[in-house]
Amino acid sequence: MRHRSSGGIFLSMNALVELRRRFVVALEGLADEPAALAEMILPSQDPRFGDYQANCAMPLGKKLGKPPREIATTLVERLVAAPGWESLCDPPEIAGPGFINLRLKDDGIAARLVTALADTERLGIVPVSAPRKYVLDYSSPNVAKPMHVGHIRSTVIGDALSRVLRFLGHQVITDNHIGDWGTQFGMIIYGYKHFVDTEALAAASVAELSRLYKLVNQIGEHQANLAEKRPALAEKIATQETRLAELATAPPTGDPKQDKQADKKRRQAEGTLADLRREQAELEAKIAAFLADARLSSLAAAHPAIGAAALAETAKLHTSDPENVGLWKRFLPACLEEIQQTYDRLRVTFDHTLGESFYHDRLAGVVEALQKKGLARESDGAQCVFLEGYEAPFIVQKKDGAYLYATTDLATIQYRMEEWAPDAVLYVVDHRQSLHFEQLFATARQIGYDDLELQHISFGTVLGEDGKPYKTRSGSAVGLMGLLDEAVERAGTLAAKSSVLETDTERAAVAERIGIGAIKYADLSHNRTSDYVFSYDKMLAMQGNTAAYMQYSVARVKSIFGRGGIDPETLRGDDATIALSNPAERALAMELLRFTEALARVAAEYKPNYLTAYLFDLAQRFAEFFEQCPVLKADDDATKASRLRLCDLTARTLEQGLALLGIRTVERM
RNA sequence: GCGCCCGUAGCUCAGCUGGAUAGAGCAGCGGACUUCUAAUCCGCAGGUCGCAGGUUCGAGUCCUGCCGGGCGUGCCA
Repeated sequence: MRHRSSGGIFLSMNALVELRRRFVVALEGLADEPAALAEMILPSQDPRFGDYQANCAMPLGKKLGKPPREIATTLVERLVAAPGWESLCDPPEIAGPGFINLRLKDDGIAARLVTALADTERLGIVPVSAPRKYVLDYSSPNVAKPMHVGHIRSTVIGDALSRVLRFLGHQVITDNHIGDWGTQFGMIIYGYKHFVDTEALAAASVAELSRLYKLVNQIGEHQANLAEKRPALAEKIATQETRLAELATAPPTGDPKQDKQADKKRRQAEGTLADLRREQAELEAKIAAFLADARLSSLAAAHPAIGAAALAETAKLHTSDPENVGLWKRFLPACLEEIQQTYDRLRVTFDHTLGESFYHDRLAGVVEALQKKGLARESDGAQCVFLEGYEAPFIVQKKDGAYLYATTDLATIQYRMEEWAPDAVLYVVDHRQSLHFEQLFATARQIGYDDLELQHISFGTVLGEDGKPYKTRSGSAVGLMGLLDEAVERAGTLAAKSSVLETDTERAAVAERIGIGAIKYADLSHNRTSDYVFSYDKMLAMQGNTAAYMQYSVARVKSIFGRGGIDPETLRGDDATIALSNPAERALAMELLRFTEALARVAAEYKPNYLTAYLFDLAQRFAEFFEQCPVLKADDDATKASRLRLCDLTARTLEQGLALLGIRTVERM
């Protein structure tokens, strides 16, 4: 698809693609795979080296046994001779060992931007020529259990990826694979049967169900602490003490290397022991706190082995016990409503919400099929798939006959293939489940899903300021709603300082967008695969790579139009021109052109932080432009109009970029 | 024990199939509001990219070993 520009010439926003296309032609006869070499055109790091640099002459010189600069010379001659080169790019310069430095013509940049200016839908960005069908599996909380920071990261990353892929022209099906069939329902059912407050249930079912879950869970945890965790910990400590004593009394061998190793082992053992003792102290404190609560301890005494009892309720649910199925059907809507509140707040939607329960009746079939294919076999009473390269088997059915999430995940792949036949399925799930997904994908390939791209889009842990997984002071998971509330509340104190916000209503609306935006942007701007430290102060800072700064940048650009009483639409006509005489104008224009490159990178690696980094760069280029180039007070009307067009494009690119991240902007702040 | 991931400025983090002089924000120092939003901007300083080898014209990036850390590792998800 092509877009029309003012001169009647068809120009895509993507100058890099155009350059690569020309390099492929120029490389004809010189290389076996011109496309791969043409991929080696990258943005230059330093403006002295032009806008882009082609690095293909060096490897090619090596392969052909010729000096790279000679190859580069040949390429440059061919490029320059090709029709239309002079309107695209300056004559390339050859530098260093054989770099080819490329500098786009200002007129060409301007023409592309004029195309973008007129395109109110897509900013001149061309949809991919070969759209793919993606299924995106993200968020996936356990209903009835409170969501935590990990779910937010999955939700926010998955949502951003789905928006970007869609914008690029792919078909995307989003599916929230919620946990709605597991142990937590057994707990709620048990809680309902023994502890329900019928009035509270009638008045606020969600709150009451949540209370029941927490209560049963708390008692169960306490009993497990006493019966299992406490003795297990004591045994571990004893083992470790013995080991440490052995290590400490072992005589030196005389070999420095061995002694060093032994010393290291001893220090590690000391560290492990200290950790275990700390854990023990925490456990004892928890047990003591529970016992200090008279009501809880009497409940625990009255309901021994509550965990097993809850599991029994779960099992009855799974075997279609009419009462429990009835309760499940009755409670599920309230649980869904609860998580929906969070999605509403985040403004995240899904095409489908097919939870574990949806696949319930397919699980037996999955195991049977695996057995028939000879992939699954019985081991220690369980049905296992043994995979090459993995010590642990992929267990698809427990010895008690129950199915696991491995089974459900296989059934889900099967269903999605039957129903949607996607090219790719992406699972946005934290990195701790990487082994599970490796095994799942390996099993799926053995079943025969060879052409399907299965990707675990893993992400790192959200840490507290102490460097440990983000928890409340008491050690429990941080409630998601509370997290959002706090961010919005803190954003509110920022908004209160504003000189341009007039009413409390407006301040509240801005605070909501800044607060929610801050949380999302923090999750998205960090490299997906790394852990990162959660900090309200950092995510709400007005300087640096934050949502608040980006939103402020948008508001600042837009204020120019407000101040000047100018409707940007009047500047977007076919006769529009953009002049790039000032270096700051040109730098901003080049950055605007690169939006499409940033999106392509996001889609290639499923990494939203490439987009946040781009938007931050763009905001920086704009700040430099804003500093150096008067807009409303430009020397002449033509310059003013040209600069207003750059402002318009900047605002729209920032807004579009943020929208693709699921972040809303404000008119002023 | 085995497997996966990580180690970049005082702190928090970027760094595009290996590219030229490794970047940003915070904190520190110094500047810029009678001038389009100063909730901002500009400048300075700050680095053995954990260590040691190797591959390469070229390594933060690839390989090997070591040091340090996180996570996972047969019936939770």
